[in-house]
Amino acid sequence: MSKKNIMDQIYLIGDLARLTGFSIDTLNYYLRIGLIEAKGRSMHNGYRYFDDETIELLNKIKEQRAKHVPIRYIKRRIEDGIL
Amino acid sequence: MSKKNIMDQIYLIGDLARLTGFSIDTLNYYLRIGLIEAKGRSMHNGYRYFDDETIELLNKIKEQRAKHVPIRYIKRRIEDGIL
DNA sequence: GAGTATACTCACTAACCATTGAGTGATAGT
DNA sequence: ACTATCACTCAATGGTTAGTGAGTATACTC
Repeated sequence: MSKKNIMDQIYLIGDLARLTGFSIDTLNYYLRIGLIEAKGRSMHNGYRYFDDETIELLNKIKEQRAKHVPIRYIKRRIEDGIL
Repeated sequence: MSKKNIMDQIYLIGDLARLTGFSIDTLNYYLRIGLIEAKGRSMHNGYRYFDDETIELLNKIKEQRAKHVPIRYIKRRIEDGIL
C-alpha cells in the first residue's frame, strides 16, 4: 500500500522484464489475460506505464508460479486483494 | 510547485509534441541544449519521462518564443526560477 | 489415448524513441 | 558584403513497443 511520491520510478514493459526476470512475451501475455494492468498509458502511442507496485505484484506472481499455482487462482487472489 | 500525486500524467516526447505544438525535433533540440529536462528515464531503453510540469514550462517557453525572446535568456530565467 | 486447456513463445507489422551529425534560413555583428 | 550565431530541421541507424495470430510443450480430462 505504498503512496506514490516524487521519488517513485516509472517503468515501461522492458523495465519490468529486466527487473522481474519475466520475458516481455510473458508480460504481454499477462497483460492480455488481465493478470496485470498498466498504471497509465501514453495518449500518443499507447505505451504502457508501470510503477513499483507492479514490480511487487510481479514478484508475488513469480513466487506463486514457482509453486505451480494456476494463473486463474492467482488472478482471483489479486482481485480479492489477498495477494 | 505542484506535488506529484496519484492522478498525475506521465508523458513521452511524442506526447509533449502533441500537447504543446512543438515538433519532436524542436523538443529534442531543447533537450540537447538543456532548455528542458526529462523527469526520469527508462533504464532499459533510455526513453525519457515528462510530467505536467514540463507541459507548463513548455507553454511558457512558447509564449516567450512568440515574443522572440532568445533561448539563452529564457534558459537563464528558468535557471533563476523566474519563469 | 485422444482431445482440450494452460501457459507461454514466436513471428510479423507499423509506429515510436534516442542519438548524432549535417544542413538551412534568418538574424546579428564587423 | 562576409562571417558567425541562432534556432531549428532533416536524415539515418538501431533498438523498443503494441497488437495480433499462430504455434508448442506440458498437464489435465474424459
